[in-house]
Amino acid sequence: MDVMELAKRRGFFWPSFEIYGGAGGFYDYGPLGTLLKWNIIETWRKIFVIEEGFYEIDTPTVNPEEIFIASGHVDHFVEQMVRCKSCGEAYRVEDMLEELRMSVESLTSEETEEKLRNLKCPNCGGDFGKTEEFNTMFRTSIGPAGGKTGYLRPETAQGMFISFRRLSKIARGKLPFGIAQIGRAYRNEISPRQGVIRLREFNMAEVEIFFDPEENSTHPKFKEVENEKIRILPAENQEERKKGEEVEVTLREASERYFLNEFFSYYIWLTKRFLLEIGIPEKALRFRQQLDEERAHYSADTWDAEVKTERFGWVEVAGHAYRTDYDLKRHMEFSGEDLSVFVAFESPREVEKLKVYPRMERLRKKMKGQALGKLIEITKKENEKILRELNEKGELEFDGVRLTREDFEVKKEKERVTGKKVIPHVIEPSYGIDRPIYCILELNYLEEGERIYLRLPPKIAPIKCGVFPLVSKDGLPEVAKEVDSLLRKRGIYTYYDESGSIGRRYARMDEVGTPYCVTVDYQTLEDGTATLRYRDTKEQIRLRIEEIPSFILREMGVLC
RNA sequence: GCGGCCGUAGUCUAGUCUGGCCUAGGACACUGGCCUUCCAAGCCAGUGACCCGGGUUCAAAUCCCGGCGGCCGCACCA
Repeated sequence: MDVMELAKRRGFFWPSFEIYGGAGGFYDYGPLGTLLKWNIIETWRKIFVIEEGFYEIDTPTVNPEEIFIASGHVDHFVEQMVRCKSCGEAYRVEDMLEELRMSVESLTSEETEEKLRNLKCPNCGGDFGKTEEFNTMFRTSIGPAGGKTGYLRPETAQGMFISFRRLSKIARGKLPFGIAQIGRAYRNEISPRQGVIRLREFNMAEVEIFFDPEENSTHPKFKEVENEKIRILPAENQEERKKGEEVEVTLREASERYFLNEFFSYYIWLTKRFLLEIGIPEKALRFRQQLDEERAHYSADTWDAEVKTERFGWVEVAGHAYRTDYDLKRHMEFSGEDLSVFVAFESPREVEKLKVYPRMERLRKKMKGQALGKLIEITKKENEKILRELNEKGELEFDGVRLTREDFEVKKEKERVTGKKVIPHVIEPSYGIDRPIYCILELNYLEEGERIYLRLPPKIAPIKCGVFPLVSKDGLPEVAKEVDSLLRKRGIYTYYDESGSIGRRYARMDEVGTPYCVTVDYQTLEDGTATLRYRDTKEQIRLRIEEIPSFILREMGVLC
């Protein structure tokens, strides 16, 4: 028996499109898997949206092409492809060049084509044409034939950057603030394998925290957690990927020695909390710093949360990227919109500043009216730039006229500055949903002789409570059904079962991680009590029926 | 994408090499009934499979070709 088999058989998840032969990289969630997924998402929302107060949004999965040109995905998500001129067969350039022991990255496109001219099509011996770029994002078109090119998003993050201006207004211009998004993303993987670990369509939950790198390096809640410990594997300890010596440090130490700042540490801590709450055992968790060559194009530093699994080894379940101001800057550049935030100082500051003014009496002789008008305008707008140029070169050219320092007057002025414009930097904690689901199942899967059970935290278990009549006669089923509906009315997901022996019914519930079972027996008919059995210990206690719903909610930690 | 191995009910598997005795066998699970006073008990009955397509043959789960999918290694994994 293994957990994948259990997942399929009991309806957690299975490969999609089975009756048509399937397609790699797609999985269905079954009834139990769907419940489990929502419970995980709810746990996540409780931490990030409710406790931390990050604003949750929901943006489209299909995006126009410009967005991914600006974000860098169109350039960085490509593979080169080449077609044979006579038979039309397509090949990956990388595979072709491998025979020459060359890598594409080290060559320009002209050089690549030059090399390919010496090779022949393995299929028909024909010549190769020009290289084409093959992007592994899912491409689609928006609107009817000839419409706009679009892509399915490879991360939910872009939606949060695109709407930054609006979101910043809603956050009333304050920094730092965080945006959260839960949703699907798509990557047309070359060869997805490893079941639910590597999907072409997957679920993720991401947060973008926007902050002012000059002001917000400390986090108000950091003090509460600074002595908590985490296990980390910094880049300096990795002679190669996935291997190396882990160190146990406090968040304070990590913050001083390894991480960008307290801010970053705090979010690493939240990740640990989240993963422990959904049932990842602490001993199977570590934070690993990505090596330079692994990092995404937008990241200056990335630490992954990794979970050690039996089947797949260390699995990355969350990443924490320091995206700097890369995304906002790029979107500013490509959209022409100002995505900076005005940060007011606590009190206005007096600043002495050098300002440059055109000397009108001299300039009137040098240039015509219209050009002079333009110069005045530009001097107002780009005062600093002109001053710098004059200082560095001693002159500047404007509208074909050479202007020297003598044409300008430089004055020292006091200026009242009330704040500054900041392009926020971004820390991105990004979580997979599908991968943790697998990890939770595998790491909580226990076999004790004949008995198989999933030791899921009650809060995330799909079914909370089994409800059984001890035997299916003498009016017991009727009472048990009443108990069942009592629980459901309180929002507790139950499973009513009266078939087979009582032991078999407990076993069925154990197998899918149901933490509690309530059994109605003959004593129930006399005094209105029923037994409540715990999954992990198999112990039973007796409770009055009407107390059961609140009791279970308290046990789950939902009620206090 | 490359190379190796593989694909039989819900699950695990027998059968494949050596084509016919396969109307495809078993175990567990599941459904219905009987029984059953707390941990997969028992009895009876039942549902349910040769990945898809083509070929060879009198005859294909079995041999051949193609596709799809899976596992392992390489590559890829923003």
